[in-house]
Amino acid sequence: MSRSERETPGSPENGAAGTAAGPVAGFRTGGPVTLRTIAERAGVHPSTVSRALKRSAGGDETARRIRELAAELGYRPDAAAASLRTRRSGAVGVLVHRLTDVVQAILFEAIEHTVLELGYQAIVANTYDDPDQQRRRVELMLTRRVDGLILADAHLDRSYVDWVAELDIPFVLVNRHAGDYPSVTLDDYLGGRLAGSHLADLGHARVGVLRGLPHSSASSERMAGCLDALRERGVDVPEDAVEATTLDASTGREGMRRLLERRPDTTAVFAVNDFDALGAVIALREAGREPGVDVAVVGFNDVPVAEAAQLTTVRSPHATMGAAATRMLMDVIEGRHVESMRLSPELIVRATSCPPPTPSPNPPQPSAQPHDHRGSAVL
Amino acid sequence: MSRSERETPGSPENGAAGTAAGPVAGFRTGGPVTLRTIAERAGVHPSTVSRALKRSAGGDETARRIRELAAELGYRPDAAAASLRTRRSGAVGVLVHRLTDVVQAILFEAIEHTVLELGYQAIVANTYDDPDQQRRRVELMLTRRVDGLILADAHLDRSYVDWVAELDIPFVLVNRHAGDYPSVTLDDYLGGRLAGSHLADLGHARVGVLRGLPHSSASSERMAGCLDALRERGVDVPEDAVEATTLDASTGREGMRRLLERRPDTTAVFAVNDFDALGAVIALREAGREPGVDVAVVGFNDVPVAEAAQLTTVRSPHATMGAAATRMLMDVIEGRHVESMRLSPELIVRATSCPPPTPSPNPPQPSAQPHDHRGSAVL
DNA sequence: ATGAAAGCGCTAACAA
DNA sequence: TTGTTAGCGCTTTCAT
Repeated sequence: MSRSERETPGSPENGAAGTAAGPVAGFRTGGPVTLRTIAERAGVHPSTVSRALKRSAGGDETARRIRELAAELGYRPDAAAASLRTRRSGAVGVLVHRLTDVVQAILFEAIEHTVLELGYQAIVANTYDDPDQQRRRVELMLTRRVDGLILADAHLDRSYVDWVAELDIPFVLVNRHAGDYPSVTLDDYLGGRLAGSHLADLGHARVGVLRGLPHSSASSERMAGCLDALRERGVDVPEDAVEATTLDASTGREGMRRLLERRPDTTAVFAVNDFDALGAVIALREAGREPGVDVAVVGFNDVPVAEAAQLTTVRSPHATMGAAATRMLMDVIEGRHVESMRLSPELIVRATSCPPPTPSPNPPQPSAQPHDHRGSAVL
Repeated sequence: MSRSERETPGSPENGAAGTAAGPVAGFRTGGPVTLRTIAERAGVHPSTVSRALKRSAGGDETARRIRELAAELGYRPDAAAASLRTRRSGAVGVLVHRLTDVVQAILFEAIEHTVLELGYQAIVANTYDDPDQQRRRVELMLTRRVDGLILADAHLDRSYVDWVAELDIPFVLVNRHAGDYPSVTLDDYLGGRLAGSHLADLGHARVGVLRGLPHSSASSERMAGCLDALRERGVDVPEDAVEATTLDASTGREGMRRLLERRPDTTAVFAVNDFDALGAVIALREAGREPGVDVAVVGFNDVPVAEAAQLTTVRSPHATMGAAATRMLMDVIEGRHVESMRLSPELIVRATSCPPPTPSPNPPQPSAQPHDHRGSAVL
C-alpha cells in the first residue's frame, strides 16, 4: 500500500527518447541537469545557454536548439544559484496572523496570484500574532533573502513594524496599518460607521459590540467607527456591552452569551468580524432569540459564508487589497514613491437586520410565534 | 502618511555600539554581513567562522567571540549560498487545493509547525485542483530545490501523482491518497460508514448526499462508506438524491435546495464536508425545515465552526495528519522505509441529529410549532 | 582546532 | 552573437 520514492522508476543512465511529451526524467548523464550539461551537448559555452534561456522567445537558430535541448533534458534552473549571483531571490515573504482565518487566506491567495503574474513567488508564514514568532519568521525570511515583505499581522504597538523598518528590507503592510509605513487597508473606521449608522437608522438604542483584537487596527477602528456613529445619533454603548473576541465563531458565541447575561435587553450587536457575528447568531438562537427578528446582527468582511447565512455585514474587498499591496511592494522594491491606500467599505444589508422588536424599554420576551426563516438569519 | 523603505534610518557607515539588545542595523561596513565580514573582524579564516556558527553551543574561546560578533553585526546566513553548496535547501513544498478551505489551512499550519521544529521551512502553493497549476507549482518548487513535497491535492486520476513520482523528488500525500504512494489519510470510508450507520440507527429511510469533489479520494470514499452502510441496513439512496458540491457553504446550500425540490420527502442529509453541511442547514431553514428537528444533517471534518453550530459530524484529526505526513516525508528524504497511514474517524453527535419526523412515507409538513433552538441546530 | 583551496550553478562584465 | 573570466556566500575536504 505504500512505497518510497527511492523505488522511483527510471534508471539514471538511459538516454532513451521520451515516453510522451515533456522532459524525460532519465535523460541526464549522472548528476542533475545544469547549464553546463546543456552547453556540452550543444557544443557552446554555458553563458550562451544562460542567455538563450533568458529570452524565451528569441528567434536565433542556436537559441532554439538550446531551448529544445533544455526541455528535453528536463532542465530546471537552480533558484539558489541565480539568487546568489543576482542578489535577487524572486521571492516575497508574507506574514499573516494565521491562515485558518479565512480573511488572511483570501488575502494570501490574492497576493500569491499577483506575485506569480509578476514572476515572483510568495512564501507565507503564520505568526499567530505573537511578537516572538513575528521576529523569528521575519528572520527566516531574511535568511531566504526575500526581495520584500508583506505584513498582514501588524500590531498597533509599533515595536514590530519599527523593528522591521530597521532591517532595511522593502515592506508594506496590508489589512492592518501601524505607524506611517506604506499600507493598503480598508477604511475600517468608515466601515464601523456604516454599521453603527445602519443600526441607529433601524432604531436600536441598546447595542452590544464584539470588538475583536485590541492590537489590530482593523478591529479597533471598526469598533471606534461604530461607537462614534451611534453616539452621534444619541446612542451610547456602555463599556460592559463590549466583549473581546478572537475572530472565530466560538469566542463570538461566548462573548454574545456573556453579553446577553449582563444585558438581556440588547436589541442589536455589531461584530468586527463575520465569524464572531456567526457565533453571536448561534448564541442568540441558543438563548431563544431569533437573529434578524428579535435581535439585529451586523458582521464585518463579507466572507463567503456570510452570504449563505444571510448575514448583514460590511464588505471588505480583500482580494483587491492583496493585489494592491503586492503592486505597492513592487514599487517600494524598485524605489518608487508610494502612498498608503485606504479602500472603501460597503454595507451589505441582509436578513439579520431588523428594527428593535418592541418600542418599550423593557427586556423583550423571546418571540413566541413560529418564524418564517425566509425573512431572518438562516445560518 | 506613507513612506518608502529607502528612507530607512541608520547610515551605512557608522560602527557605533548597539542602541539596545540585538543586532545593530547600521554596523556593517558597506555591503551585507557575510562570513568574511565576521572573519576579518575576528582575525580568523571564514571557514573557522562557519564552523563556529554551526555548533551554536560549542564552548571554545574563539567560537564564543565569533558568535558574539555575528550577533552584534546582525549576521544572517544566506540560505541560497548554503543551499547551493550543500544541495539541501531546508525547505519543503506543500501543495494544497486552496488555503481558503479551512481544512487545508489547518493541515498547513500543522505541517509548518512540524517542519519548523525539524529545522525546515514550509513553502505552500495553491493549485485550485487544476492540473496545469499543479504541474506549474511543482516545477516552481523544484526550481527552489525543495528537499521534499507534501501533496494535499492529489487526484484519484493518477496522472498527477505519477508525474511527480517520475521527478525523483521525495514526496508524500496527505488528506487524499492516489496510487500506491506513501500517504497519511483518514479512513474516509469508515468515516462515511459511521455517518451512514448513524442515520440508519436513527431510522432514516430517505437520505440525501452532498458528495463533494469526485476527484478527491476523501470525498468519494466518504460517500461510498455512507451509501454502503445505509444499503446494508436496507436503505437505498437513489442517484438523484446525490448532489455534487465544492466544499463550501454556497454550493452546499444550492445542492440542498435542488435536492429538496426533487425529493421533498428527504429526512436526512449527509455532506462529505462541514461547510456543505452548513450550506444544507441554511437551505433547510430557508425551506422552513428545522435541521435537527425536521431533517437530520451530518457533516464531516469537525471544523471549528461545526461545534459552535452544533453540527453532527465525523471528526478528522487534521493537525495529527499534517504532523504525521511531515515526519513521513522526513523518513522518505532520509531513505527510510515508510508505510502509508490511515487515521481513525470519530462520530460526533450534536444537535443536527434527529430521527425522521413522522413514520409516514408522505412528505412531512414544515413543523408549525415554535422550536426550542436549544435542542436543534443553531447555526 | 584552524587555514587553504576548491567549487556548488549561475550571471554579468568584458573582450573578441 | 559568443566565449572568457570572475565571483556571489557558503561548506567541506585536506593539510597543517
